[in-house]
Amino acid sequence: MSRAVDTAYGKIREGILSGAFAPGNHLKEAELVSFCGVSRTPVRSALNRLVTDDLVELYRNQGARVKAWPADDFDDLFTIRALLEGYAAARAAERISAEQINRIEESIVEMDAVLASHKPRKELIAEFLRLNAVVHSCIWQASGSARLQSMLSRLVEQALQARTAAQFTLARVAESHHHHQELLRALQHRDPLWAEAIMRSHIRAARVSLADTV
Amino acid sequence: MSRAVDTAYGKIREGILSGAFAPGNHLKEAELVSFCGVSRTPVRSALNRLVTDDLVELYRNQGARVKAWPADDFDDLFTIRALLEGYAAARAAERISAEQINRIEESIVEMDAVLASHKPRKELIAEFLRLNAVVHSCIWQASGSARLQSMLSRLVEQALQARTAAQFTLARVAESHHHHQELLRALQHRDPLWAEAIMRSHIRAARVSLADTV
DNA sequence: ACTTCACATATTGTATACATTTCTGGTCTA
DNA sequence: TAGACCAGAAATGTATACAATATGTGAAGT
Repeated sequence: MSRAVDTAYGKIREGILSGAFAPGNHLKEAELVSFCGVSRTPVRSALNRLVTDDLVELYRNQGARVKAWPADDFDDLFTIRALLEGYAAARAAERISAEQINRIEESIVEMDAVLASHKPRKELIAEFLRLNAVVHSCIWQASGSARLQSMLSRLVEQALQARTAAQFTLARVAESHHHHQELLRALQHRDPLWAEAIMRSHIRAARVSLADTV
Repeated sequence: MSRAVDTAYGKIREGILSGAFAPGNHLKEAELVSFCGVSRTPVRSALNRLVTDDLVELYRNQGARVKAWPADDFDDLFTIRALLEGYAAARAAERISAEQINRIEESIVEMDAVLASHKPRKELIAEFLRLNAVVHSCIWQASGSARLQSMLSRLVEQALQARTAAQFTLARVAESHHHHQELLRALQHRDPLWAEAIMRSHIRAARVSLADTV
């Protein structure tokens, strides 16, 4: 797409993920036009892209609404993520390159530094989550499956919408860090079953800790 | 959406699945306008919907192309389908209603009739595939997960694009029929593990028989 | 002969006007 | 008072004109 669509897409997406546009909200095109500063055409195009991301739903002649998943869907989301991320990790174990392993290793070292630092809790967690995203997308890439990559990035985005990440505790971060370290060892040993198992644990653990905060 | 978009979407989709628009083909908006008989606006909207279906890819300022998955992606597609359909079957085993079981049972009885009939091979297979789709979508529904339903219907559509179904052999159909019967028993016994296992076999078997015809 | 630049053409992106559908509220009737 | 019904308003769907971008062709220069 092009510039106007991108700004519209970015702004609306940001609004949804930040919670400014709550699930179920009616997204009126006229309002979005003034909100984004572009005309209706790119706004509509952006809405279509958000439908692809499963962040928005369209109703015939009734415009767009922020998608509101049912409550019990949260469980489902993480089960599917565990299945697919596990499979991605297994594939990655069989295909990952030395450079990709290095990138993960470096991210983990950076995480060590972040955790050892005495930054404010919120900032520390934000840094950690950024590095977490790097590690995961590295594994998706190493899996060599464009389909997995696109499916997983959609799922993760939906998880972000469901529960803003601010709920993380420090204990949860430490657990997650250990998972990453073990995952790295599994990848270094090119062990698909190990990689898959630890990745599944990683995702399931995330589900529980997020569900606790509901 | 509305009428114009629907006709555009339907015609273009049909063209892709039938092979008239081959993977990699550049879909020019002007051509699609005359092809569909509507203006550019609904055509563009339809293209966006086809992106959601993963049947089309958009390139910045260069329009749309029919999505061409890499060759080794075929395997990946069926592995993901096996994971997700297996999970759907397991969920279904825990939730399926008596009416839904009846619907599947009836479809299987219909399949019996179709297979026992002496219709021409092509027609027979087409009938069987229609009933096959009914059974599967019944299980998706019984899984009670809107997310699984939408993900799986996308994946199935991609499989249809990859290999037109005409390649099925009668032996393959018989095998598939046995899978359905066993699946029904697993569901009747509310056995999630059994349902998941037989469903995975069902999908993997489909992969092999389709891959053979390449 | 090959590269490079510039211009013409083709194609997509954006804005806007018009058409159609849906929603709102007010009135009338039972 | 409850319900149906009918404007008027508001929102979305569609068509089209204009702008921005990419592509292809050919001439000039090395």
